[in-house]
Amino acid sequence: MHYKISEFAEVTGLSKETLRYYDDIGLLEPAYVDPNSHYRFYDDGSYFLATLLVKLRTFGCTIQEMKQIMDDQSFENLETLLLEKREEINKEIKQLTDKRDELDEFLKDGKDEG
Amino acid sequence: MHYKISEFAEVTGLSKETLRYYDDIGLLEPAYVDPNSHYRFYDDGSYFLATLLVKLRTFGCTIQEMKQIMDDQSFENLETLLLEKREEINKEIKQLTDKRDELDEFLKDGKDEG
DNA sequence: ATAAACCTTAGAGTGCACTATAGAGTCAAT
DNA sequence: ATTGACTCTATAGTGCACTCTAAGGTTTAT
Repeated sequence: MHYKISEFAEVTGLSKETLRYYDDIGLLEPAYVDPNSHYRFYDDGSYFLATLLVKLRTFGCTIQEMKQIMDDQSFENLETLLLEKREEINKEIKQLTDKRDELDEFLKDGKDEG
Repeated sequence: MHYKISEFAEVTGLSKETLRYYDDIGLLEPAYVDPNSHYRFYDDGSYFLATLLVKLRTFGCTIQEMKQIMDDQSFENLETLLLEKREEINKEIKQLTDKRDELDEFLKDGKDEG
């Protein structure tokens, strides 16, 4: 299957603008670019990579991190990066629970005074 | 006690630039502004408000929300807003734990295949 | 052949909350 | 009076990841 940009945007959930942007920065290049029209065409390999990117994005990976993953085609660093992301998520959860505790403390103090 | 901007920045932990910015947007105005030099001066009332803003900021309040708090001098909406923020924090925690679960799922699938 | 619906590029704009810069005025101490 | 350390304003820049716009070229259906 090969897709024009709008079709590919629809199936991947990435916007056309994002797809052009990902091409510009070398994160996800189309499978084929027509040399005359410069139209971008995507295929099933692109689809696999795009869905991976969508996943990584939800896991909180930055563009730079995703580039590192994509630049090594063996995906050797993928698990390492994901374990790091897992740690980051744990830290964020701890920060939020701490913040909630502090907020509760603040609310309690307000009640004591009022 | 009345403070010039640098002194006030030091005691509150807000930068001078942030204090000017908060003045510009009407979030925290100095207690007094010299009409000739336009120097800003802050006092103990400013200090109380500034420390409140610092707290609210750590709780994830936006500038707009802080403005709403500051615009009603009775602080009637403070508790309501903080309870809303508490709910937001809870939602964020849930989103993060969900994300972590999804990440674990993804890691497990990778292991199954590899 | 023509019109609608697509696609292209370069560059500017978005949101948030600042942060930095330049050029100029002011204050405190000597 | 001069120096140095402060302050002021207006405006531009930051970071991140897009998102939008304008002006134009291409493809598809009729």
